[in-house]
Amino acid sequence: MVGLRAALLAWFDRNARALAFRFERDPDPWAVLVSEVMAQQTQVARVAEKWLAFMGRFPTPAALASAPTGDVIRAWQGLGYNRRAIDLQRAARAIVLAGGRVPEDIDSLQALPGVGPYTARAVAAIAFGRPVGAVDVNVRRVLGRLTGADPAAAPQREMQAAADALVDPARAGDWTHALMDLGATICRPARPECDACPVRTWCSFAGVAGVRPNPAPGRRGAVPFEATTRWLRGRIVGRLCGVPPGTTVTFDGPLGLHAPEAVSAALASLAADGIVELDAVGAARLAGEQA
DNA sequence: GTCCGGCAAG
DNA sequence: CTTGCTGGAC
Repeated sequence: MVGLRAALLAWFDRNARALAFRFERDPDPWAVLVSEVMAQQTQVARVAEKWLAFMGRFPTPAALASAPTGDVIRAWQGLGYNRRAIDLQRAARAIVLAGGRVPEDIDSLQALPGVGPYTARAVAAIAFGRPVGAVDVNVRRVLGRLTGADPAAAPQREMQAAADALVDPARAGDWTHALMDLGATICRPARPECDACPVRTWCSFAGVAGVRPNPAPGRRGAVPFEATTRWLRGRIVGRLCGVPPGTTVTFDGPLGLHAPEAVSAALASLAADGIVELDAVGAARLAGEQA
């Protein structure tokens, strides 16, 4: 165990990806929380740029908590999943009500809107040095190959226990980054570079098994993206972001492939998510912006 | 076409 | 347990 930790951390010290939201030491917990929420289902390279601008605009929980929601949605453009922006602002407001500091323990972190098992542990480890393992798809794959378990079948509890057991308590934050960097650059889903892997001598997968092809993709391309609700929602929000703050836009008639009823339904769901507000006649504007 | 440093709600 | 949510890079 000790050998594996030392080997991976030594590799990390030389090969860490240079990402804007990483800190040498003394990380700002708020900055870490923002970066981890942005990274949910979003590739880290794209997060980095958006994160810089977002932190400049909302450097503290208080700054985000008091901002018009429309400003937050605009700052989120390009990241997708706008509900995360709404949840992050709600989390900021909860943090402010609780004294203004990002909580350190997993339970309190996970009680924040938009913060689940992964994000709570990532923040606890990276921002506060807690010896807990953050298990995302990446880490799940790496641990699965290391131990010989099937990542798709292993219960979350077992993966979590394995991840917790492996963490180097002296460098919990670096350990978290190291595992994810390994998964992103060496232990990739397809064609892993086992020859270059710093922990191959401990791995049950390296050099032995061929890479299993991913499970059948199913019929994914059957529906064109323009026909999905996601496309429609994105189109509506994009339109509202492009208009001066507080301006209302009326969406009558079809939009792309979508009938007027579908557009209304999308507006209603966006309103339910707190992303847009609808006035009495059904005109829409970004949430939290006055006319 | 695939894959993202997930989460909440049903 | 399953589903919806986004957008870009490769």
